[in-house]
Amino acid sequence: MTKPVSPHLATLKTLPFMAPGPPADGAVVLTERQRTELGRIALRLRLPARKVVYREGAPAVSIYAVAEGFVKSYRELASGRRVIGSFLFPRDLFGLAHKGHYVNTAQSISPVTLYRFPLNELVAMLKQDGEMQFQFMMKVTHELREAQRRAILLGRRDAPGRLAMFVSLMAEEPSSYSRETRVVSLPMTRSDMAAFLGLSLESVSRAAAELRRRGLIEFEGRHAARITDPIRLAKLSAAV
Amino acid sequence: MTKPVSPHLATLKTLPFMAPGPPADGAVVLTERQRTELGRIALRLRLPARKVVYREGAPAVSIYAVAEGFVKSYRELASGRRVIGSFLFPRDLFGLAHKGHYVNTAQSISPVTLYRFPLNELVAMLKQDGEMQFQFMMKVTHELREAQRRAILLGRRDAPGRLAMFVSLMAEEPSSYSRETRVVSLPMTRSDMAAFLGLSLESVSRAAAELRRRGLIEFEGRHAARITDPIRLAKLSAAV
DNA sequence: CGGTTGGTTGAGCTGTATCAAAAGATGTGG
DNA sequence: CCACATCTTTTGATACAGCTCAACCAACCG
Repeated sequence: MTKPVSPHLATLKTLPFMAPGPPADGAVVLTERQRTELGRIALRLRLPARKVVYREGAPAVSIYAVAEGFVKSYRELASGRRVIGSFLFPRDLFGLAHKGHYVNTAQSISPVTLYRFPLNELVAMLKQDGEMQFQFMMKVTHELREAQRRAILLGRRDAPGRLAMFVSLMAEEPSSYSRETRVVSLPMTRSDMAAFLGLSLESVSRAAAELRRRGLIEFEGRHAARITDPIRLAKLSAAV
Repeated sequence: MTKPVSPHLATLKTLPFMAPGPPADGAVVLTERQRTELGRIALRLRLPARKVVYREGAPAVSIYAVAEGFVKSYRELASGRRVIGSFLFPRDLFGLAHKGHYVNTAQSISPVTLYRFPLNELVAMLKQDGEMQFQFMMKVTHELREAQRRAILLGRRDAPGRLAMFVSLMAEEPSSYSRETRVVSLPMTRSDMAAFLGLSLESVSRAAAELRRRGLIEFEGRHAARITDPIRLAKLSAAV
């Protein structure tokens, strides 16, 4: 290393670390050796729901990967408003930092199992293994595309449309969607959805009622929704 | 290379390629040798204003860097609405792709000078030079942070506040802001601003009038604004 | 079971989109 | 260099969607 490590590493998506499954869209493909290498510096940890993993502004010394469960990454604004930047699912990486400090606060939504990587060791490893680093780079660009999609979502003005896009987004998460039953699990609260969608809690609630009334989705409890009309839901999602 | 190149490279910010200036926030630091290497595969090209560099969906074979001028990166939605993902300034990189196709359309706002890098050669180079790739990674994470800020901007409900944030954002671009005169150059049209801010063209116009009325900024022609009250502008920008 | 957290529903208000028209800038060719 | 045609921007009037405030309901947890 020629200069001090700049800890800028990103929230990354869908890294099948420790889980060599079918390579999903933009999935990382690591060799056995690389997996082993990563395993050497990783620490496994379990957390109950609602635990803060790290807080915005804290010194960024680790990158995390979700093994099981769900995490949210958010920022508190001066006004007290919360903005959720992303929801993290199994195989996602998180720990975006700037100038050595975490940019967001990360908190578990459900009980979670995480892997923790010391930032400096991970960076050193990536610099030496260009192929592996490239896989990580793919993940960051994936994140970037996701962020752009979110911007498009936020450009919509109608609450039902935003919610429809959100449900469609969640349905893309393999760990949250069953193609057979068409049930999407929505582990976060309505309030979290509002903070992600840039809507008020009430608007989310009303939008949900509206989608149900139109026959697009049917809620099954608070944390699951069955897509009753996939075609029209997709149409509404795409009708930006 | 062990497998076919996945052309996922990203729109990157503030890479001082071919322009070794004072390293700005998150700026890339390349050695002389790395600069030379990059120069070997780069092609310089000049374009007049309003020229499409590449179109959404076209095969992604190149990454571009802005040397001079301004570029916008946008998507056309089914409804005909345009969403501008980002404005590109000198030293920015662009060319985000997915599965071998560009995600956005890139178009020059002014006459521009660009550098074009063949994607496969660049990727090969990055994989061999872990340090250089890491610098690129920093850029992607920078982009990601920018995207998150934009999401916060879009979360705001008031048009004047959004515009204030936008002007502040533009004022962070060294190539668009003069600290002495406090003049921000806004090379894009009002319509472009609207497409970036998720507002209607008319709302942008009204918001601009409102900021002028409040004494925060004074417009000098269509493509420049003087910040008359930096403190209050910053306060409004931050008052999310 | 009581308390806490999370969610739904209703009434009124504010602000932005939309439609419409006019005014201002820009560029072209005579 | 001017006159015209086009594009961009501003300004105005109206409608509607989502925010806010407020009350009520449901679920979950010790």
